[in-house]
Amino acid sequence: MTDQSPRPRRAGIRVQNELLILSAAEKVFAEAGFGGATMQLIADLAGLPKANLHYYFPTKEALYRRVVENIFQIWLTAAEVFDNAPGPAEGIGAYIDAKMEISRRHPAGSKVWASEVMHGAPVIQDYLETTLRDWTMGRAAVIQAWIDKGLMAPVNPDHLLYMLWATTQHYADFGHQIETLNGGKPLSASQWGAAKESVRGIILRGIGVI
Amino acid sequence: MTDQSPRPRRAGIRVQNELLILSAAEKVFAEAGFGGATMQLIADLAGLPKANLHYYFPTKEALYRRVVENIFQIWLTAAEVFDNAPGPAEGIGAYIDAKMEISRRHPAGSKVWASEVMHGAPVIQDYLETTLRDWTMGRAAVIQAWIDKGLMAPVNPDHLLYMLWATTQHYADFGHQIETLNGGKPLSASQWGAAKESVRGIILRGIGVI
DNA sequence: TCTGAACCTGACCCTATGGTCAGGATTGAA
DNA sequence: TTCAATCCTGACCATAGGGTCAGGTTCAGA
Repeated sequence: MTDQSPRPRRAGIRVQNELLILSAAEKVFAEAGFGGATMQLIADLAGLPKANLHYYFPTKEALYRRVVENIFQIWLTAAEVFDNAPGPAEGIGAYIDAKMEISRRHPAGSKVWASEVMHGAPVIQDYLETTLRDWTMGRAAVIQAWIDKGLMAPVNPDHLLYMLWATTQHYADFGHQIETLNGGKPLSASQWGAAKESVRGIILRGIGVI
Repeated sequence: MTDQSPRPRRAGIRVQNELLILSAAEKVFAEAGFGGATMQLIADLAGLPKANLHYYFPTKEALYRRVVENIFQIWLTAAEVFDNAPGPAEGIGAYIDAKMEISRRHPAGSKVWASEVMHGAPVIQDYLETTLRDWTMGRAAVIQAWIDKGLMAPVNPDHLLYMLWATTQHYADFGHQIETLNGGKPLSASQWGAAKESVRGIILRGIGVI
């Protein structure tokens, strides 16, 4: 990425406002989808005039792209716990914990990602084909190695990864449904604990490591 | 529901066109989301003039609501396999199979549902609070009974249900991502078999019934 | 053959919304 | 103080898209 951004004059204003806008945009995109989101809504939430958004982000699509890219980075970072794990119990267990924590702390981001993928990944298709593909193949190989060493049951590594994503992200993407079924109240701290415990328990038992 | 619809003159035209429109609408809503979908797009896909859609469905929201209601019905029907099962292996196994089959045959419907819930269920909140809530509590009780009889491991019934939904619906909602990771090709028949097998295997082993 | 309820649709209306722009305000550096 | 790069924004534009409607067509039944 070549540095075409203007040299900052006033200390950090650009960075600060971009973060403010990105944060507001993430919420609005999550709640309304790309099509349902409006620049006005994002501007109001950020407490800035609409024209100011267009000063920092030329188009709605450019803003959206930045939001999605940010989310992707967060996930890649969280996925690092997978590496250097001595075995599946630690590696997969830690990955579940990390992804559940993201669902809890960053639900809007998860929803934006889900929405993007559901609609055919119009803006991050290239990431799916490169970064995500490489990551997935790498971890599938790690899982296969664990299986070959007899450390876990011989399950299909790809489908196991899909299950990990599905179960953990569900708590963000379908958080509203879960909340409604929970009597209209968000999951409490202990309920989040139970959720994490349930997912970890069923999957780790399901792959024969506990 | 009172019968305020006009008495049919030409045989079945109303029913036929409503189905045509609903089918097209489901696809477009799934691909673009509610906000991104346009009546013109739906009309084109259905091969009808836009004004004709408004003859059958007064507003975009009314059309959308019918689409979502249809999907909900399909799911409730599929969920019946849960009942009358002698134990968790049969009941949950059959439920997984049924939901995987829906994800395979009816991916657009699943995406519309996911999108609806992700955005806070603006049109089917009442169903979540009544029908879905009742259904969930009923099945959770069934699961708890199985646990009490020692037929399966003592897992949290609610979170088990969430896992069932998450893992099966993932193959519809994130079908595009899975397809991309699969080299850009849709899952083959045997890959769908492996998916079903993986989900069923890990979960049933995870709850201690195999 | 006639009638009217049902069905159909091109043309139109109007609001919402993404995006532009001219001109103003601010501030670090010289 | 000056100045220029940067930041800011009210007012505006153009188009898209949901929805309307007047007038037309079709057909079951009398």
